[in-house]
Amino acid sequence: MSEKFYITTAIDYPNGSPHMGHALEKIASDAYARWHAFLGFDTYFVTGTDENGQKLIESAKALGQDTQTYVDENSKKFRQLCQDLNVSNNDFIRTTEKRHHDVCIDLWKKLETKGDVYFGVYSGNYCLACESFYTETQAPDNICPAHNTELSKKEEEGYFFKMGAYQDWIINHIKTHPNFIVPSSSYNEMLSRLEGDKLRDLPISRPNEGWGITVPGNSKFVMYTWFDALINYYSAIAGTPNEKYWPASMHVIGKDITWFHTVIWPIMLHAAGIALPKQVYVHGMILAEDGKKMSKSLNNVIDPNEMLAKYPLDSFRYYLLRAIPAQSDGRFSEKELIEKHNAELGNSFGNLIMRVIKLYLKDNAPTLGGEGITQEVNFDENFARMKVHMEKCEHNRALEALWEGVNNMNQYVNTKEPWKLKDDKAALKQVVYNCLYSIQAISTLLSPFLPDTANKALEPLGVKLGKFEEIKFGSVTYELTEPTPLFPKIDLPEAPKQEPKAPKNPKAQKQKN
RNA sequence: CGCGGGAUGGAGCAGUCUGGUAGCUCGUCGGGCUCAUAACCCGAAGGUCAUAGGUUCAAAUCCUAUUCCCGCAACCA
Repeated sequence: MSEKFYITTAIDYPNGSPHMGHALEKIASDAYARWHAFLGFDTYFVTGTDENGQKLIESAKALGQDTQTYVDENSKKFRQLCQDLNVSNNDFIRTTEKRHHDVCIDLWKKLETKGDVYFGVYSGNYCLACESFYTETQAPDNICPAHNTELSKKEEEGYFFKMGAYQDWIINHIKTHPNFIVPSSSYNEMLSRLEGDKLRDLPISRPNEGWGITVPGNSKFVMYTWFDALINYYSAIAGTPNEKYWPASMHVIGKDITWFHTVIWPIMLHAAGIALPKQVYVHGMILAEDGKKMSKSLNNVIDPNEMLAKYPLDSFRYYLLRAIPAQSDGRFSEKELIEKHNAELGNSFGNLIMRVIKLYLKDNAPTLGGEGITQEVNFDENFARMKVHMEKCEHNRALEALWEGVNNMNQYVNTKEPWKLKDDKAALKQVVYNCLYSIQAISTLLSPFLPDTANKALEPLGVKLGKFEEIKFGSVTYELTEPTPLFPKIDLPEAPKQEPKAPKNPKAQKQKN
């Protein structure tokens, strides 16, 4: 019985098309899922869409669509994205599914019976034009930031979750589980917020507008979508044989929803007597190339589908995994994507395969066994370092550690100068066999990150992908075939290097300022 | 004084917790090699580590203040 590993992404709000952040989250989660499967864990991986938000009603209406149709179409786009990204999820949950509804209602009833869900009155400052409440920090002068009008007191009935009662408990839980929130910047932020402010009870219902999960026993209300959305991680497996995977080993989320996952969600589970997830990994945001947040209003959004149409999938995956820091925000640069493709994937790794195999095939038979060969290279240390980095959720560093191995091999080839060994077959075999072994080892270690590439890289060696531990140096016989470039060079787009030339009309220039 | 992150050679980043010759990738320049996707290897130039004070034998690293940038601020998913 192998150890279980249950991993989830945040479920996406299908209020539009997927953006780059969704792609990053799926790919990073996929890397962790595949990595754990690679290590021998019994792995289960779930993603999906969060479909009960009130906003979806309006968005659908704006398009003249029925809400269900609108949600169906957008949800499909996210499911498609997973396929396009070669994401290995076992399930795709939609929160409009019955299995989800049932679990939510059970959980609600349980908490209500316990007294942790109660009916009450919310009172706050309300803007009539916005039809929404503002907190004091959002509108310190009691003026609506959107309409610049004075807010009025308003009271609204609804259901609350008695979160305030669990403040000490959650602080203690976080403190006693230092790996519960990764990275440490998120950990510190949540802890300081919890210790600095009094935790208030959470409103968890909205007026029923015919969309969402109806509150049991009171059809005037639906559950506030956050309350039901979080439950997806559990509802995806609850009551099925897959429930054995609970509790989740790792929730992968973006930093904008850290509070919900590290405070609200654990308290909900704890209150309901359900085991808590072991870890929440918070990845950073993908910023536009100028360092600003990608947003429609700034018109600096890059569509992942557009990138997939232009570049090979594994180059895209590699770029997001390797060049975007795992623990903080990163900028998306198409130029850098191309550079990584050309330099690290093509020149370092792809070319290593080409130079070694072509050299040997020139005037040798394609079969090369390991008898009498001495091992001169090994990747145990790279593997060990990758493990450490992956445990710390630093997948970018894991790849860095692997690429050190790639670079060492190119160095090894230069040092050994096998092209000078034409007349010394034994010496030539010695070098080439070590190189082939390295390609097999590196490809194997790469497989959780770039599964397609790993398989393709092994083709010209005549071997199949297996477990790293199973590759015994010298035991493998390689059947070489002519390799084709794995990563054909991509030309950088015409650098629009518009040198800031001296203005033709200095006067006009001056007037601008 | 709402919370958090950031400011390091041309670009992007590591190093800061646990002070002690400032490191990596790309780019630039020089050399080597010629097996290979004009790919690979070696070497060099280039930084007053945002600013100003302080602690110390010694500060990118600790303390204080300041400036600038970014994100969040919990019924906005």
